[in-house]
Amino acid sequence: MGLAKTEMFTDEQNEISLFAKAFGHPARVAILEHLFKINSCVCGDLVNEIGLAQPTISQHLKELKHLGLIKGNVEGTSVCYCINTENWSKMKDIMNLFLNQDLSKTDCC
Amino acid sequence: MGLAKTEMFTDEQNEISLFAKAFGHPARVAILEHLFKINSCVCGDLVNEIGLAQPTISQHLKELKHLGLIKGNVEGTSVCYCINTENWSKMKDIMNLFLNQDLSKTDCC
DNA sequence: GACATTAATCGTAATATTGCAATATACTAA
DNA sequence: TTAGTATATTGCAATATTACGATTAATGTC
Repeated sequence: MGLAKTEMFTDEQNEISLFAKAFGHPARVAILEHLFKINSCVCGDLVNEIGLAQPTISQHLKELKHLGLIKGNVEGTSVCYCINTENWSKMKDIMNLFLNQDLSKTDCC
Repeated sequence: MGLAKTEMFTDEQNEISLFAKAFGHPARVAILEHLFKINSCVCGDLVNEIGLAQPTISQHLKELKHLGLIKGNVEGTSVCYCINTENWSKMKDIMNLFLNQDLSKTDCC
């Protein structure tokens, strides 16, 4: 079907999967790593850096912005994108709770 | 197109996105959380626990097993699934490097 | 205003994902 | 060997994602 039945899962499970989905494409991972690396950034840089077409990069940026992981400020004809540090920290906390679950009780087989 | 151009990204970026994609569906998040919670597990439990049809659960388990995040041992007619702790730790290290990037230099706008 | 530059949006094609009914397989028990 | 139980696989329909050419919108420059 291609349609996740979100209503049968907890808010926490849905939130984790939404964040994870954002990282589920190497282009978005590359975009975020680039933003971390060079502080300030315009989309043109990313098109050169990543190698995908401009509309494709723009679409990925839109998804990341929609999730709140990045901010975009218009500066003249270009747009300055950067990490939304506050939301990134919140996301990190949520993901870490999931990733850091207690391993000592599992691994039975 | 729906086809990620993996060849233009680093191995690290592709690896992160593969792990993230595994967590990109709430059913798989729920399955993993359940496996963490109850140590040992058979698929039948999961069908009851999650609420999706048996073939759907089986398919999600197959993906998680293929990625190495869970192990499945046959025990009679049922299969005992559990977290693969060694691989989970490796995954966690990779994801943490990505999530814990330095925030102090960004947030410019 | 006319033009250049930059990024967003639209439209569409190709591929991927999700979900499940039906079926197959593997094992156990009687 | 037959019946029952548990899980995997197959096949397919519905939806989502990815990518990009063409176009549009917004701004700055002359």
